[in-house]
Amino acid sequence: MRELPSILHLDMDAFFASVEQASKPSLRGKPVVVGGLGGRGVVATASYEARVFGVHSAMPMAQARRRCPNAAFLIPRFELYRQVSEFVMGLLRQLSPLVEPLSLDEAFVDLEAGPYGELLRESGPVGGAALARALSEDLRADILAGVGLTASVGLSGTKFLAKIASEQAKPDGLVLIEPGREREVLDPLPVRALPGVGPATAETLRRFGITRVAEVAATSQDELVRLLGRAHGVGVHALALGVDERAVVAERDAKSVSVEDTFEVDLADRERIRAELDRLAERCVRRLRAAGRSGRTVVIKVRRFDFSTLTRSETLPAPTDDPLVIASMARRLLEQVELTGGVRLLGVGVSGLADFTQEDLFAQAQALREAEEERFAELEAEVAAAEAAQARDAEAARGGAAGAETVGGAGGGRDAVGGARLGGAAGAEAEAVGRAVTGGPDTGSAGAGPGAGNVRGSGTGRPGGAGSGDAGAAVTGDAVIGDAGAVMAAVTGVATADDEAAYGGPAGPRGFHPGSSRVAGRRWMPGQDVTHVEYGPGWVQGSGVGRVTVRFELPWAEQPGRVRTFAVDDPALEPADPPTIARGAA
DNA sequence: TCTGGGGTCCTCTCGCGT
DNA sequence: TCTGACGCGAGAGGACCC
Repeated sequence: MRELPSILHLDMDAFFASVEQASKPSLRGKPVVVGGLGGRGVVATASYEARVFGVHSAMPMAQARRRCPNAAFLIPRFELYRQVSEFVMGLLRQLSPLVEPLSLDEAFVDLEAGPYGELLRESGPVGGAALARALSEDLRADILAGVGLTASVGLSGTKFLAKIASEQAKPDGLVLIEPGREREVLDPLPVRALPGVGPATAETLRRFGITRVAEVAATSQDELVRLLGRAHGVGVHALALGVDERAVVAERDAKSVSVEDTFEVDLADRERIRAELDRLAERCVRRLRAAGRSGRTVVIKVRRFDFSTLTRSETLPAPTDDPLVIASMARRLLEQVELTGGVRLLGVGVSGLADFTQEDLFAQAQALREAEEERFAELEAEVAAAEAAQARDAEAARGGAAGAETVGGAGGGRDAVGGARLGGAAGAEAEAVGRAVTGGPDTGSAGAGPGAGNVRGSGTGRPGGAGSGDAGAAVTGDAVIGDAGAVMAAVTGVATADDEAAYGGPAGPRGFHPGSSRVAGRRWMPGQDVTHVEYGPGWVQGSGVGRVTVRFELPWAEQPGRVRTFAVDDPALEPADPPTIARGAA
């Protein structure tokens, strides 16, 4: 514990929503909600105006719409947030080289490691605290002047207390906790204020009669270890006593890279699931390579229709960034997972990261790749054979009770492959349902009557699973933002928080076949940046029934810009890069 | 009525080698 | 030769954070 409150924690207020308000003058002072706009989206950030209505982070978007129907619901624009974040981090680095970013909108700074370190120490406890406070106020003023955003700052002698202080400072404030006052500040707080205490740990503690930090501090470490496990128990106990020896660390290597997508409609067709998995593997490798890394362990994540989540992983003898190796491993892992009932989310990740140059491990990677290609080909052949057999079984099952018995007998002989282990008539039927909804090549190869298969499939399958390919991408314009009657359309369909998807514009959103239900092939998302040949830069307020409404305005404008409506396929309207917000160099 | 995405860290279990 | 203890790494899942 240091003598001076020289650890600074900066937290931008309602960051995503505030950036949107700063870059869109017409939204200032209005409720703004940023997040996934699809049926399964959640709120990433709500402006303080929206929070008044009970909207908060991680809330399902549908619930947020019910609570605050007049808010502007926007897709995230990560490129813009990164731009603003870089400006702010630049200001922090002027205070000290020791800056530890926690996310785009949050960071720790060790002021003693910077140009003011010596002065801070020489000034003593009282003068040092005053200097730290003055530096923080200057910082907040610079952020406001530079990007038009408010930030909250906490100052203390440990990271944990600096973070507590910034939370108490919100919004737009500064709180300094002098070393020595830790217990006084911490004791009355709920246990959830302690980092690492989430809903599950809080419930465990509550069952033991512990709800406040003071009660954690009064409990013996042994008792906490018994309740929470070794690492957690020791950590929580120390924090409750105000003890936090963690240093501010500027550089931190990523330990894993992963991508995942939640689908608007559960996927039921195995072929489709494989195709999505391939796409995710490709995206994952792109990120891995962009970071100049490779990895040894490939992990897939599957969230099923009932929200149960499972992972499967496998470790290679050497790191790789080969897309074929990673995709084929992911496919193999997928074969271990029971997919009946539908898949809500798929993910692919790589951990056990290493830095290496392609040349160093070229030979090794080549050998790995060849082995994987061989195993992959075998697997494909096995799966194809099993699926053909299964489709025949399904057809036999349709023949009635006698047929079902035959299926049961035949099924027992193929227990090495996924669905076959269901065995018996039930298994055959389940597979028939999955297959029939898409009427893909498997249905054909089985020689089943396509008509009979489809009728049976749609009749027996879950409503969500059937027709998983194209459903749900319909564009509707409904909600209204109360600004001069401008329409803020609610666009249903997929809008994941993925950077690429967010800027995709007309590009294919996740989880849908391109062009499925879109108007004239173009797709405009609320909040998206656009430019018009005649009117210049603007942003999409909403779209629906073949029209798109655009507001033409720029950051820092005194007055809201004008609104115009165009046909969705108006050639004069194009997706654009986000505007620049930062004024002057950091 | 629902429950995102991208991470980190920890715990538990199991198989394997010594 | 068999058995148990132990350490270790892999794999799976849970909790948590922003």
